[in-house]
Amino acid sequence: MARPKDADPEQTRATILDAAEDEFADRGFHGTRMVAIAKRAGVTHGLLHYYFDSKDRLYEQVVGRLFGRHRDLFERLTCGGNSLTPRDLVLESFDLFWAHPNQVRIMLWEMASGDDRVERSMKAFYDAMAIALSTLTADTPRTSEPGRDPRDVYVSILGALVVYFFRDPAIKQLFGANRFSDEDRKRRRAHMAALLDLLL
Amino acid sequence: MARPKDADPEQTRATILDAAEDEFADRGFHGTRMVAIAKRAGVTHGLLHYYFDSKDRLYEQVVGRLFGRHRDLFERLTCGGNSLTPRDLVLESFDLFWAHPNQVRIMLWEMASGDDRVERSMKAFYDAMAIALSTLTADTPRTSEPGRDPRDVYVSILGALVVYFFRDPAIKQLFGANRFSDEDRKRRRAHMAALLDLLL
DNA sequence: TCTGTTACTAACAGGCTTGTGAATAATCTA
DNA sequence: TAGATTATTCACAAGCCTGTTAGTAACAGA
Repeated sequence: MARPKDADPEQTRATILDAAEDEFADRGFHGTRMVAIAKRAGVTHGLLHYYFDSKDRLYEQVVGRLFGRHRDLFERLTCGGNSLTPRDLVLESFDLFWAHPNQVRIMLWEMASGDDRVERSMKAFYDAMAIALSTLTADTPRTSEPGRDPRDVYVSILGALVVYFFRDPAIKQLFGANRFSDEDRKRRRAHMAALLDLLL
Repeated sequence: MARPKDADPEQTRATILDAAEDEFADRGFHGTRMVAIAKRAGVTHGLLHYYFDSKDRLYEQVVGRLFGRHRDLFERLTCGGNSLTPRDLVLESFDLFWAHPNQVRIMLWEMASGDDRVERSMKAFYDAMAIALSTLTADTPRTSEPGRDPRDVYVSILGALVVYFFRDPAIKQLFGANRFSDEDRKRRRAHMAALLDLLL
């Protein structure tokens, strides 16, 4: 049938975006099939092209939506001339990742591929990291101690920040069934804060 | 032409495995094409099937070879009843990753996908991590302090350990052209050691 | 009520990718 | 030296995936 009574293009569009986000996060760009997205969204795959033209465009939209949230967060944090401290960056990002785990997972696929398909979308995130890094370099007195290069500190924190969200079986097993529970969130967040205290 | 004078099946097999390893590390399982591997190895793609049957089998072989090296390392470290300390695990793994960066990159693809296609191959690595974790849990007195759950410590170290090898543009930019130089290796290794001192 | 537009499906075309099979040349063995 | 074996290529089959196109039902405006 075509055009059911309650047809709402914006709703359909969002449903497709959601389905695409899940599929891309699960299987990466090359691993996802347009028909799989369509099936998840409950439509035929022709409709994906009707709304989003091509697979590449759809992916861009998905990534853009995810990283747009991050960009908004950074703008909020730095509005009124506030400087973005590394601590803010990390803990706020943690909260955002928790709310939108697909973002980390798509980041992970991108970090694995290393090509700059979505470089423009992730630019805001990278820029924010660069700002935080410069703060880090300026504020950290232990810069010249061995093993204390701020770049290394920064990369390690980044690793600790994102790795928790990976779907790796070993990590999954480690935290068991109540992973991603609220209690879990509190514990991991406290750990990240403690890590920042140690390293910054 | 068929069968050139210097034909050496073991050599050809290794060449194909090397090419496949590079391609899979670059583009992940779904992103790599058999013909691309063949081209890289300087053979036709029919030959890949002659040696390795299917794409899946070839991938298994690649992963098996990489993680086999890791398993050998662990066996060496624990031979003669030595216990595998977390410190050993991390620093030795660092050296191994440095020698075989494709391993981390393929691990990354696997961690992204989260499915257990290669679970059997990675089992040795996971088991070693589990052993190290139990040591960590037993030896670390600060277990009950907030933010000091040994599982979190362990996951953060894992993140810091692998993230450096990612091909992410931001990280690439951070360390510039002399990344993966010997000087770079020393600095990062020292950082990992310092991180272990702080966290363990 | 008629006509045009919009959201949507079904079917298909074309290209790409994996895998197969026949052919071939170099080497090994009898 | 003849026949078997092995390593390799070439060409092709079959299926899969993306993207296109024609058609259709509901609704909107005149």
